Amino acid sequence: MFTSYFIKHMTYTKATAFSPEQQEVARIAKVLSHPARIAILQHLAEAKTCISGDISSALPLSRTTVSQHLTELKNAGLIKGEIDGLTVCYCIDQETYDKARQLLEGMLAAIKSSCCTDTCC
Amino acid sequence: MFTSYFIKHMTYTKATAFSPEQQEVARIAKVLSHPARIAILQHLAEAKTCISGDISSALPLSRTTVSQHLTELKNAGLIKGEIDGLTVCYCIDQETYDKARQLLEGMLAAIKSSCCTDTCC
DNA sequence: GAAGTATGACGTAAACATACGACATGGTGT
DNA sequence: ACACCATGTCGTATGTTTACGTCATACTTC
Repeated sequence: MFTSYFIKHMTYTKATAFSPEQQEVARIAKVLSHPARIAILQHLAEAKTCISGDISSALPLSRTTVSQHLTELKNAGLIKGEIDGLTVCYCIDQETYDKARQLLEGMLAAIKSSCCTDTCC
Repeated sequence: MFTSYFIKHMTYTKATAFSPEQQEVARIAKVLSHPARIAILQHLAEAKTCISGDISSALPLSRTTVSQHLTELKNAGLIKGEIDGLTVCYCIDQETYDKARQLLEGMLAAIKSSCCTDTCC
């Protein structure tokens, strides 16, 4: 790609320079990095029945914005939605969710301060 | 605030409309939402001694950009840095880190698909 | 004090994220 | 066919993040 020679600031492109695991963890964290998406996940978990699109009525956001967040959650595989006539049933995709959770928690568990015995910090 | 009456699109402001816990979880996830910050945390965890600012040499990023990520991690309280003469010692702030980890994992554990028995999904 | 080195702060450009109104789509019911 | 309803898509305005070069600061060493 000769074009890359002319790119001055490779904004946002450096993410690909890290390990696949680091990218994957960051990707999962990004999905969880907005309170609305946390709220949606919690709402779906609490709901006893499949929830249609009136999730927006339970949130301080417009239907359009909620739909956008739902799309992101769906793209990440954390939830799945199937059309049921007039409404769409959104549910947590437990399989993908558990995998994502496992990957994230595994990374978090591996982070442990190994320095700072007494000389510094 | 009368000014709010004139704000057409309240971009990015709706985050405050969610619960403090949802905001906090999202804030933690946001810090972890970039592979560079994951890499920095892992690097600090693996390092046996306190690491100075040459973290950038271990990463595919410029020193300036790494410094920016370090600042974000520091603002979040996940790491701490103390000046030691010419260099700065960056370490994981185990106490804050553990709290953040606990909050995040607690939220993740509470998410469980409760619908979709057989009728849908 | 001057030179050298390591660091953070400032400024800037490009890409992305957020939020919403308006429109298009597609099934329901009359 | 027609109106109705719930949903997704598109366009747009605004704010935030990412990435880097350049400068200012501060400590060390000669």
